[in-house]
Amino acid sequence: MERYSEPDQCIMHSDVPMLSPSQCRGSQVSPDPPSGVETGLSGQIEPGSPHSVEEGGAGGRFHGVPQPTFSQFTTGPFPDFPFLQSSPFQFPLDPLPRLATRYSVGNVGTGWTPEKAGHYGMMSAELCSAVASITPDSEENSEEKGFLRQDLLPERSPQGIMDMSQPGSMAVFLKPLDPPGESMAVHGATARQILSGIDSGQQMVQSVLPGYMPFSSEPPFQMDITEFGTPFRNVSAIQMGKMLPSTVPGLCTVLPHSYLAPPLIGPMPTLFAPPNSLSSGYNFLPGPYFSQFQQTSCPVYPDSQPKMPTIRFSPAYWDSKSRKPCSCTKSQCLKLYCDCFANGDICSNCKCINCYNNKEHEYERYQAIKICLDRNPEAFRPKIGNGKRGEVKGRHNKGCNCKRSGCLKNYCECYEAKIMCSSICKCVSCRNYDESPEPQAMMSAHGVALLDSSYYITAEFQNNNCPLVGITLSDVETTCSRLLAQAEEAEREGYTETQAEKMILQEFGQCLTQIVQSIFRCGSLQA
DNA sequence: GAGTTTGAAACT
DNA sequence: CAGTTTCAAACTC
Ligand SMILES: [Zn+2]
Ligand SMILES: [Zn+2]
Ligand SMILES: [Zn+2]
Ligand SMILES: [Zn+2]
Ligand SMILES: [Zn+2]
Ligand SMILES: [Zn+2]
Repeated sequence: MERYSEPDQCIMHSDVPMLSPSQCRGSQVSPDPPSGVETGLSGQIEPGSPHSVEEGGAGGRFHGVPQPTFSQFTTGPFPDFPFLQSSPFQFPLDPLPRLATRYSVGNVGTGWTPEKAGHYGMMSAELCSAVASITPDSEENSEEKGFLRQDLLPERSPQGIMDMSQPGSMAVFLKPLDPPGESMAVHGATARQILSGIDSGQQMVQSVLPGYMPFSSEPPFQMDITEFGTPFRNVSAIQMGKMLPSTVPGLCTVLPHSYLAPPLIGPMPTLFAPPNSLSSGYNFLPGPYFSQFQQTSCPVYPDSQPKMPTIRFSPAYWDSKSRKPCSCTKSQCLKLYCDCFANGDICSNCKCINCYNNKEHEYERYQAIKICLDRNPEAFRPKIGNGKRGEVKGRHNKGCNCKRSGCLKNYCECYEAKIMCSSICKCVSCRNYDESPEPQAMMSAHGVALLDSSYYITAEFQNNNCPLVGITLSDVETTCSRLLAQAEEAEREGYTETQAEKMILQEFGQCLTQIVQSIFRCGSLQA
């Protein structure tokens, strides 16, 4: 915080270092990376990069992320972008932030406060496209969703901080802030985009417009996000993205976003604008951002090219302590192994080595994001379902695959997110289930009673004619593999045959229950 | 803090 | 896809 005490120091112009032309030329990820740059990221980029912005001095000025640039349009240095048809900006407030909870527990004392998190996100046309493809929620009214259109905002903040030569060309999307309580509740959650969908209580979310509210004496506007689904956990973040006109015709630049900064307090980042040259073509918003955009539309920019705006964020936006630092040593913080990257954050105050997840490596970062998205379009979406787009609210979207932790340690993403394992988890010997005292509750995570206790059938099963249709080949395969895993574990541990049988039968019971529950779930959905 | 364990992510 | 390796965090001591 200290370092951001001076607002004036946070002014950021478009003086971001630009990448060399060679760096800007290739857009395709794999082929032809800029010299010296490893696009595939499979190797290591040479070390020695500044660890980042975060450390003090002027460098510390921005926590902001670097960002992306947007290109709207078909040309530009990054031809590989399949740009969407442009449309008016409609960036929604992300109702469901993707949370990254992984860190909370041990960090409570470290000053990391999820609720402070904030981030600015931007998205490129490509990202828009991807988002569009994965966000059915888009039909919702943008206003209801809290979409913000910069062009609907005053041309500049009361303080004149925003100097957008073309007001209409700028869009901002914000991320709601978690209520402090909620954020703090993250204890134990882990970080990687695990989004807890547990608490669905009403929450007020505060959103702040970049360069606007922060400076203003007005309080952030609040929006009830209950309808958005689950609040995320650790994120209180504000996500803002700005589209800035780029110097390249037809291209837009997105200003960085930065996450994890508490609104109104703390240091503030100086956002760095993407290098003009680069900015023009790509937008590498970190994944998470992705999840933010629930709309299919992408911003449209005027053909003109306004000068790079000078944007100043209030120090209040940033909090150097708001995020748990990573300690990556080999990934350059450009793979999903890095929680910062996975959460769409720029490393700041991290302990990583040879970090490329910073503004100095926009190009590499952008490439890395693209690679991740190519591999998995959902890579930056919350891992915990929010009840939309077919996801089950409060359930890990992919389920965990724990083998030895019993899903009772933070190694387990379900446990970390403070949710019970579900039928889609492929864990073995799972103990992450409701152990409430009532007999009925003495079920495994998958709804089956433990072997060493009486079998209790849940009410839902007792009262219904459990349909047996709906068992898929996948169910059978999963069951078989789980039983085999149990047998192997028993063998590995030197258990007696009786013990092994017990383990296997117990696992089988869980499998069956999961299947049945899954069927019920589907049934209820249909109903 | 060093060393081990763990399971997701990445790779083949 | 499945099997293996890599990775960084969680955990243990
Ligand atoms: Zn990292
Ligand atoms: Zn980091
Ligand atoms: Zn880093
Ligand atoms: Zn688990
Ligand atoms: Zn699980
Ligand atoms: Zn489990």
